[in-house]
Amino acid sequence: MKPREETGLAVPISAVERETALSKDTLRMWERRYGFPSPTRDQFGDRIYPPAQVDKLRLIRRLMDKGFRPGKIIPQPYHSLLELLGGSHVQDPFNQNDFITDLLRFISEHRVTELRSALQSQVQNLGLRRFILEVAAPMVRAVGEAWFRGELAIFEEHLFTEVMQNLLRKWAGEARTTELKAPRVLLTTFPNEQHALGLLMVEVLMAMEGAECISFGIQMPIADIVSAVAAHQADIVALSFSQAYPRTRSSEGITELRKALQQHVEIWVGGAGVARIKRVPEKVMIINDLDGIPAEVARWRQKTDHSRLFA
Amino acid sequence: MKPREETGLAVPISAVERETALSKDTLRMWERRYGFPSPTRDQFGDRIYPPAQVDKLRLIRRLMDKGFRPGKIIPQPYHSLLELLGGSHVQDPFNQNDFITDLLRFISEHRVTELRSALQSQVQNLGLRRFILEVAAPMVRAVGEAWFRGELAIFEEHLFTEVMQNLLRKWAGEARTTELKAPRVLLTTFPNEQHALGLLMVEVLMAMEGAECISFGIQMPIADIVSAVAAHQADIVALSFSQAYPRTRSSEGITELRKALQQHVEIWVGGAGVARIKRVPEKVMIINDLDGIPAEVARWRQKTDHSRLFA
DNA sequence: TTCATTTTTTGTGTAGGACAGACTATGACG
DNA sequence: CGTCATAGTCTGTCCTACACAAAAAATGAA
Repeated sequence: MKPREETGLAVPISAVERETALSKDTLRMWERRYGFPSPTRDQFGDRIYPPAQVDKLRLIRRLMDKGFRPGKIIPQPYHSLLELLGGSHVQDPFNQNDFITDLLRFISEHRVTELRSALQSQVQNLGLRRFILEVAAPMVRAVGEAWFRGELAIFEEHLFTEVMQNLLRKWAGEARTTELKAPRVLLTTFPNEQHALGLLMVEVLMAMEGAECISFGIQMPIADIVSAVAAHQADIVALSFSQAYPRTRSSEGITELRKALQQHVEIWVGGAGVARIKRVPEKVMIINDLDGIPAEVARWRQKTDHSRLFA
Repeated sequence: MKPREETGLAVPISAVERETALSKDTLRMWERRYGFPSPTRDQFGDRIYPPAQVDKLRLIRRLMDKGFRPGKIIPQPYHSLLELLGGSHVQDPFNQNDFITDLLRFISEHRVTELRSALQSQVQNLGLRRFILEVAAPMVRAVGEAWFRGELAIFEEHLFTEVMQNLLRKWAGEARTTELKAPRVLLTTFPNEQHALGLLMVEVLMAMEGAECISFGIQMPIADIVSAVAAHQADIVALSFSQAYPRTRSSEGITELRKALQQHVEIWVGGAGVARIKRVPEKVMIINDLDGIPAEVARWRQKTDHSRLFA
C-alpha cells in the first residue's frame, strides 16, 4: 500500500494509469522497450512521472485510439505528435456548419444556459429526428474531435454530455408514449464503455419508430445481457461502441454474446468503435449510420411478418 | 497478449479482475497468502478461475465494501459468508414500507412500464422533494441492499437506475427554471465512481432551493474539477461517494482537492462512501442526510450575506 | 490485385520479493 | 471506566525480469 507521496508535481504510476488508461504493466514495458516514459524515482524507489511525460502519454493514448501504433509514435517528440493530431483533423464544411460552431463556442466559453436553450429550441425547430441526425450526432462527433485536438478540456466535454443527456432523456420519455410496440429492443454497452450519448440517440430514434426500447444504460457484463434478454423476451440487442473501445474486446465480446443468445435474437451494433471493424461476426447487424435505423426496424418487421406467414 | 481461451467455463485473470474489481496483483497475493482463490491452469500455464470461485470472490468483494477485512472472510466457506451477508441486513419497518416493497417487486418481475408509471405518479402525489426523500433515496438504498444480498441481478439494478435517472433528469429540468440563483454549485464524482443517482438527487434538491446547479456527471479527474471551478466561478463543489468507493481514495482525493481550491470555495461531500469516514479533512462539509441540504444552502447564504456586510 | 504465409510488434501473463501505511491490540495513565 | 500513545499485524501495491500468444505488418505466390 504505497499511496501518493507529495513529491512536488510528479505523480506515481497508479495516477498515471488512472489518467491515461494505460495499465501499469504497459507503462513499465514501454519504459523498457522504448525508453519512454522515463520516470524518476521517489525516496522508496517507486516511479514518479513528471507532468510533461504524462501529457505525452495522454497524447499517445489518443493517437492510439485513432489507430496509430505505439512503436511508431512513442519515439517521436511531443510536437511531432501534435502535428499528427492536427493532420488527422478533416475539416468538413458540410457537417461543420455555423450552427454547430456556435454551439461549440458556447461550450468553450462555459455559457451553459445559452447552450441549453439553443439546443432546446433546435429540437422545437427541427423536430426530434432531424435534431438528432443533424445536430446531436454531429455535435457529439465535433466535441470528441475538439477534445482530441486539445481544444476542449475534459470538464467541458463532460458538461456538454450532461446537458445533451438531460435533453435526450427528457425527449426519450415523450417518444416512448407511442402505442406501437413492434420489436422489443434491449439497449446497453459492454463494460468499460462509458459513452452514453450514442446509446441514447439510438434509443430515441428507435422509440420514434414505435419500437419498445428498454435501455439498461452503460456497462453491462455479457452474462447479464443474456439474462436480461431472457427476462424481457427481447427481440433485438443494440450495442453502442465509441471510438476508444478496443477492437479486440468488441469483436471478442460480440462473438461471445452471439453464441450465448438464441439465434432468433438479433444483435445490432453501432458507433465509431465498430465502424471500421475487420471481421464481422456472423449473424450480427452493423449499423453504420444513425439514419439507417428506421429502415432496419422496417426490415425486422417485414422479416417477422414474413416468417409468421409460414409459421 | 493473452486473451481469453475458450476453456469451458473457467475464466482468465483479466475477466476476474473486471468482474470483481480486484486487481490482478491482489488476486495473486491472496492465492499466495490465503490459498484462495486456487485457480487451475490452462494449456499455457495461465490461471483460469472456476465460476464458483469467481462467485465467492464477488461475495468477498461485497463484504469488504461493508467493512469486513480479507483475512477474516477469505478462509470461510461460501455458505458462512452468505450468512454474514444476511446478518448484516437490518430490516427497517419504518423505511421499508409497503410502497417500496411493491416497487421492488416491479423491478424483480421486470414490469418496467408499471415501475415507471408508479414512480411518475408518486412524484405527482408527493411533490418532488418528498418523492426524493421518501421514495427515491430509500429505493436506491433498498435496491443496493437487494443486489448485495443477491436478490436482484445486476441488469435489474441497471434498469432501475436507468428508469430513475430518466425521471430525475426530466424533473431536474423543471426545477431549474426557478429564477433564483444563489450559490453556484458544481456537482460531480471522482474517477471510478459510477453512481449517478446520488448526485442527481442532490442536484434536484439544490435546484429546488434556488441554487444554480451545474452538474458535470460522474468521473471527473481532480485536476479538471479545479479547472471547472475556475471556469464557472463556482461557490461550492458537491461530491457524491457510494458505499463501494475506497475510503483511502476518497479522503486522499478530498484533501488534494481542498489544497488545490481557493479557500472560499466550499467542498460538500455526501453519500454512503463518506458517511463513516474517520478523519475528516479540514474545511470540508460532510452532508450525512439528503434532507439536511436546504439548511446547508440557507447557512451558506447567511454566511455570505454576513461576510458581504463587512466586505 | 488477392490470398496465404512468415516476421515483427505488442500487451498480458508468470514468479517471488519488499515494504509503507492502515488497522488492531496492548498497556499506561487520568 | 475511558482515552490516548505505542507496538504489532495485516494488506495491497509496487518492484524486477522474463515468456509467449495473438494482432498487425510485411512478404511472397498465384
